[in-house]
Amino acid sequence: MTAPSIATVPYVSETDDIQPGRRGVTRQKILEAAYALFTAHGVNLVGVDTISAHANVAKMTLYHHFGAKENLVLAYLDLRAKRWTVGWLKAGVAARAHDPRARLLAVFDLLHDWFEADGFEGCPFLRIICESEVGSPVHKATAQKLGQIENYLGQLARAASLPDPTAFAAAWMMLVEGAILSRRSGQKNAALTAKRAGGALLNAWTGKGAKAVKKAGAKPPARKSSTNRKPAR
Amino acid sequence: MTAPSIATVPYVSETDDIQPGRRGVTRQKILEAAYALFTAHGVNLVGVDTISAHANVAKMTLYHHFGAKENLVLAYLDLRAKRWTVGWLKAGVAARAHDPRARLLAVFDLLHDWFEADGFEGCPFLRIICESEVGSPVHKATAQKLGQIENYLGQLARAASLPDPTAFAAAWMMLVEGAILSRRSGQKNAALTAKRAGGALLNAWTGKGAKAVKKAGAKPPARKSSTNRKPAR
DNA sequence: AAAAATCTATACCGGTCGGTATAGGTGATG
DNA sequence: CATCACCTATACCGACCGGTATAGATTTTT
Repeated sequence: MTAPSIATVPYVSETDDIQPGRRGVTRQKILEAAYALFTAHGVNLVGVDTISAHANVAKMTLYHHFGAKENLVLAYLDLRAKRWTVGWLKAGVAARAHDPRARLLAVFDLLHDWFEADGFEGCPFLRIICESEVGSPVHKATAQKLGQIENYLGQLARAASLPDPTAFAAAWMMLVEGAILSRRSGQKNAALTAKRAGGALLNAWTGKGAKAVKKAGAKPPARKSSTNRKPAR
Repeated sequence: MTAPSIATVPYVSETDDIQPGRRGVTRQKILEAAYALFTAHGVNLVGVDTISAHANVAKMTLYHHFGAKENLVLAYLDLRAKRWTVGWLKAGVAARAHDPRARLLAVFDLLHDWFEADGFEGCPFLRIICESEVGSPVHKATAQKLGQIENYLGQLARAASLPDPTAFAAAWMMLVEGAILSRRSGQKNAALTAKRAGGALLNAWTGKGAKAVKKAGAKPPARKSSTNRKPAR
């Protein structure tokens, strides 16, 4: 069974719990338009008028259903997590490999396919994390979706019997995020580089040097006069 | 000699080439205000009126100097690279360690200090990469600044006699970017995690497994019916 | 058929955006 | 003192933003 590309994950699928009846259908039309526009252009650059127009729905109807743009964004984040994280990433990894270690590496194979898409749009989660205000509801919700992904990586690490799977998952997550950003800034083979580094990291994490590496690196020379760390705005 | 915190890198220093005379001073006042505001709140959320107000300068003066907001953003990117990449990152690494491998790891020590700042603002480069349109002048310029950082990491990797220093630098860059993003989404010890992973990666890259690892991972099962990869907007 | 829920259409609100026009004021230089 | 480069102040432009008011049309349900 072949896992679908994120671009073709069915936009109305069994993972979406649409309310029956006219109201549910209308709500879904709005959410669907928001999904496409937010994914393509980001949350901040897309206005409610644009969304209602693309949904063939009156602006008032949008506000009857969601009350405010922020709520629509939050609903979008849920939907994106259902489709991308669960319907694409998790499903794709499960379809491509069985061994836990191979599954960890398969993440980068999926990323590679994603990166090759002509209209690669970047990751909305990362985009929102960057451009939304820290502490805002949208920022918190997005951080939670990223945490969900990291938890999943932790499950894989635990299944692979890796020591300190939580820390490993955090590091793996950084490779994933870094790969997506590098791709966004032009590196089309970012996923291959990340996979190569991931393979090395995976070996090292288990290997004999695992403990010796825990506190590797240059001890920073004790800085005598600690410079002010408060950002001078 | 202690490397300064990014928060306290002098905002008017010998690295800034300010034109003498009234005109040069005014231009610098504007650029300085833009630097603080863009760094704190991002490029898109800060308007030209806000900048001219904070610079104690008429709006028309701003346009006499920069012509358009975009040019001001481009000037900001140059200044940020001078202060952050050169004045803080490179200088800080050089001050903290001499051995090339130790210098690579020292990057994460610097990041850790940065992350601990109360008003940690995130990385403007990454923010702009996420929120600016791909292919736009601002996006291109930002990608170039990130490339400058990656080149520097490549120099360190070359000095450390690492095989394939370019690929190593790309991977190291991903760890750095991922750490910054993780910090932005709440992980305050992201730099420590990244350093730990970096140490493991550094060992593995040199070690005997280096070649065996080059093509690690699960071969993706040849997908029979290649699903359409065009994102369905 | 009647009532209730839902959607449509349009016009409007205050606010912000990047950018410009204009005319007068201020500073340094000859 | 006069000139000229530079800066200031204010008002304005069209466009867009998120959100609301209102009244009528369309469905669905009873």
